[in-house]
Amino acid sequence: MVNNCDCEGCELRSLFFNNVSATELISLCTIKIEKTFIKGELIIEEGSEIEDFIYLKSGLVKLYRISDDEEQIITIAKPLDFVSLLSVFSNRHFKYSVRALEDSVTCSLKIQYVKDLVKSNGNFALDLLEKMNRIADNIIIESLEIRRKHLRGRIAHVLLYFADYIYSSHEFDLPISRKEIAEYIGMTTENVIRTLSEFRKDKIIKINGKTIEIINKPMLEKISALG
Amino acid sequence: MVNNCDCEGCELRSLFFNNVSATELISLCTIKIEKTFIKGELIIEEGSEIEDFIYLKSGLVKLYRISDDEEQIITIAKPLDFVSLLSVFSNRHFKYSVRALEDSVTCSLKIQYVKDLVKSNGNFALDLLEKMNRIADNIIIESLEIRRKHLRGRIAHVLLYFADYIYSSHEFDLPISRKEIAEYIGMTTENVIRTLSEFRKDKIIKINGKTIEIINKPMLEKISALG
DNA sequence: CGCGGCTTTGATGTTCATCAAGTAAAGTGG
DNA sequence: CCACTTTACTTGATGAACATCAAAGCCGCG
Repeated sequence: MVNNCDCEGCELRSLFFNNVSATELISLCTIKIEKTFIKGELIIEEGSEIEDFIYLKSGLVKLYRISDDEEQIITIAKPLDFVSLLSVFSNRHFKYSVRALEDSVTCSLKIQYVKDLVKSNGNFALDLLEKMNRIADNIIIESLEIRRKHLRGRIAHVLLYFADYIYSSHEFDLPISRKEIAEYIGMTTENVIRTLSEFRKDKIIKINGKTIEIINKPMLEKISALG
Repeated sequence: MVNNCDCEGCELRSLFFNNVSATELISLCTIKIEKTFIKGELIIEEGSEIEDFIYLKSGLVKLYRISDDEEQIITIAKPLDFVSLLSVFSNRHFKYSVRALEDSVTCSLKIQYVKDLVKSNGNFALDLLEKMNRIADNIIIESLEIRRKHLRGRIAHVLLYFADYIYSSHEFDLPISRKEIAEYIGMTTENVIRTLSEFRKDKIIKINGKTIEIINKPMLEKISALG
């Protein structure tokens, strides 16, 4: 836990605390708590009490819930896809868990502090509403997109999600296992592997362990679009 | 379009405008526009510009989007499951359509008016955040629940959704067609019908056209839970 | 009353899960 | 650091779940 007061220079400031005054920022800065998590560490546990408003400063995390002893991945989030976001204002307990997929840094504020800020600073409130709206929208749309596709389309979709949205590169290291991909798209691990192998044989991607290189992106986009 | 100023007596007032002062309520009341829609009518069209903050006063609606010429139903909403809720603060255009499943009445305010209210009234802002959070949560959880179940579990889930959440009765008229159930749970119309027929043969439900009576609810709950 | 959409059932084929079995990789304790 | 254990990955074979195609009856509505 670190609390060095560098919020003014924080790259997230203009994004998250857009409408916070200099005075508010100083107060906020002395209160905020930064935590680091190594890859694989649990950041939020399903069912635990919501005490803090947590956002991701750097790294990558997965949101998931347990159901019938199986993990169901809701979304993979990078900084500014607020982590503690879904139930935070409407529930007393988290409805899902959050785990670091890469070394990550979070910044947290007491939930009451953020609520007070919402009450006292209208522009901040509106900004927060917008952001929460957008995050929820994205999760819902993603979920609908995945649902309407078949196995091959879902795999293609996930690969493009990493390439375009997370890493902005046609070559990247998968931050999750084949099993986790399966948990994300709602299919079995074996079929995820089979499909990846098919894509490799069809010269759409190159695979080297966790490293993926997209060779034929137009084809991948076609498969994703057509399901 | 009606604008009779009865907001003070409106049953939604205490739920939605909990934290709105008497003065604000009067202003709000003269501005709000009430609209009635008959069963089947389009309330919001995907892609149209978001101008109003719309909430459902009475009736029942479906949220859906078009993808590949097919409708994909996001949720079935009753009053207070705010209709114009998902993208309303974060987008310029609606990402989905809303259609009345039963005769419905909506109440709308200019979106700018609500934004101003958020800015000027902190408690209202917090209240709205909570409500939006809850709606988004519910949609996401519902979607995850449906996704993890197989055909029979999904059908059981939908029947229980209507019985418990929408109508609070073990006997009700389905507000949607078999085809729409299929669009909601992501399966084909034929298999929806087949499964309903199976449930009938197994004496779990009685079917008479659109009328459904749940006879063996524990069994239906078991099927829903186990997938 | 006849047309189009909704409903229903059956037959068939595709997609996907399950089971099995083996290899590779990664973590663990002596 | 090596033997050991566990976990992840991979491929194949089989069967179950589901989509698709087809055909016919039904219902509401102009």
